[in-house]
Amino acid sequence: MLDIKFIRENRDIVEKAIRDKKTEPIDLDKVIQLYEERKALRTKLDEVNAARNKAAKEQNHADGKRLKEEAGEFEIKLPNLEKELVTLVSKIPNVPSADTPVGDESVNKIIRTWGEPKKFPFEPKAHWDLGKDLDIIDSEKAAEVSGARFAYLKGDLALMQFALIGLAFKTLGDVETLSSIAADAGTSVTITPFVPVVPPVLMRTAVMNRMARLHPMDERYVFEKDDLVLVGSAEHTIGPLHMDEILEEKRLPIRYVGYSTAFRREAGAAGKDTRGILRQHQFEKIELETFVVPEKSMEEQNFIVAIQEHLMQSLKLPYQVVLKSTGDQGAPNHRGIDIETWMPGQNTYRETHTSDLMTSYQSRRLNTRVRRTDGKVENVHMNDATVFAIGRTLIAVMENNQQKDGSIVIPTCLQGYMGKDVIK
RNA sequence: GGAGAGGUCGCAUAGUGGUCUAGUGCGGCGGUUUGCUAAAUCGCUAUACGGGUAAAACCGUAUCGAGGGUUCGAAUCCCUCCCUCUCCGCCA
Repeated sequence: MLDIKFIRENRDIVEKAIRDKKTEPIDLDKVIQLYEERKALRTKLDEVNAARNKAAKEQNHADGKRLKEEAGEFEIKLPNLEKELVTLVSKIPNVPSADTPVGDESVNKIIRTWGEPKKFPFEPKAHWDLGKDLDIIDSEKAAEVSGARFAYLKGDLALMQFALIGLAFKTLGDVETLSSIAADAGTSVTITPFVPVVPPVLMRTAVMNRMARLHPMDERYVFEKDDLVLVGSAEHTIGPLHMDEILEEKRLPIRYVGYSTAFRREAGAAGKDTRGILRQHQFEKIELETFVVPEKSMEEQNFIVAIQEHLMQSLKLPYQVVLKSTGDQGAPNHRGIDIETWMPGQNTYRETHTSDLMTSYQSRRLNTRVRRTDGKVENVHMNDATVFAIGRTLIAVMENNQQKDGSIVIPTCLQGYMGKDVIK
């Protein structure tokens, strides 16, 4: 959530953010009014408590008893007020960066493209046909066993999943590679290897809420009996890895690369992408999450996008980098960048990566802070991004590398992991 | 799932109703001493909100896992929940 003081001092900016992001309208007067009420109540309670502490010290039973009752009233009102305020403020989206285009998806800005959509001397097939013909994707049996939007990955496609995981973890753990990526991208970030993480996929509902990722609830698989939610991304459990902590500045940047299954109900996507494995209830994803000082966070995001591009270039997949518009980026975003990869079977670019700069929007409620070298304490900035959405990357490899006979050439950088160079 | 022991300042630990303004050690920061390092020694050492200030200092309140209760007064007593550890059971 945003800082309430920031909201008070920058009403017009916040109002514009709400408008531009087209989120639920919020009555900012009410927010400020609640804030003032809380402040006044708090001040009164402090005064009563001061008197009460004095009475206790003097063992003045009569005054103590009276003041205790007085304090009791405030102690009921205050938490309610606090709760109401946080609920309201949590609905206010992050403020978009200056370079974020204002509008819906249609004004998303293509920053650059890499590679050329390949011309095939034959009609390229969609991955669902390739997958079925090669017996490496089985959606039919999955539908019987689990339902729509599930699939079995089999044989060499299952192997390729682990090859992608291997490539990602190797690259993000290699300081030399990271240094050259950062230098090529013109960033001067401090290079540290990403710490590999296999996070939990079930988490407490309350923590998901603090990550600003619980809503819309319809998108989440919820286990009410246990008060747990299934993650929709490794981000959800890696992001809170430092909640309620104050990190020393010299520990930053902290960088993680995590692998997990992601679960999504796809409640609002009925009828969309129903064929193949583009949009599944369950998919594997490698995600990265970094914690940096505020003034470095945008450069960090540029570094992250450079890493994403490096990996896609290793796979020789044509892609475009897109700066997401206010309407297309999520509420917690300050700046959102997507990579869309060319999918010949669908004759279009499809989203395979996203990179979200959250500034302090998540860290404020997670209570993840940094103690600067001068002793000041402030919320860290967080970046979160896809390394590989494995299903979608597999689609891109399958469709881009297909040959006339229906076989698929394995990208050079994955051959070592798979022990072969073609799927047939 | 059963039985037991616990959760205190960055870490370790003391603290069984007012003397806790939470002690001590380690770590960290600063000073003195010092050719350098080490050692010694002195001081400081959290967060939030409010007041105060040019900025500090400083003052008030809250925080001893979380929330409630008893009491004039709770780290300490009671209740609920969460978590950790040990043993048993079950289990990949």
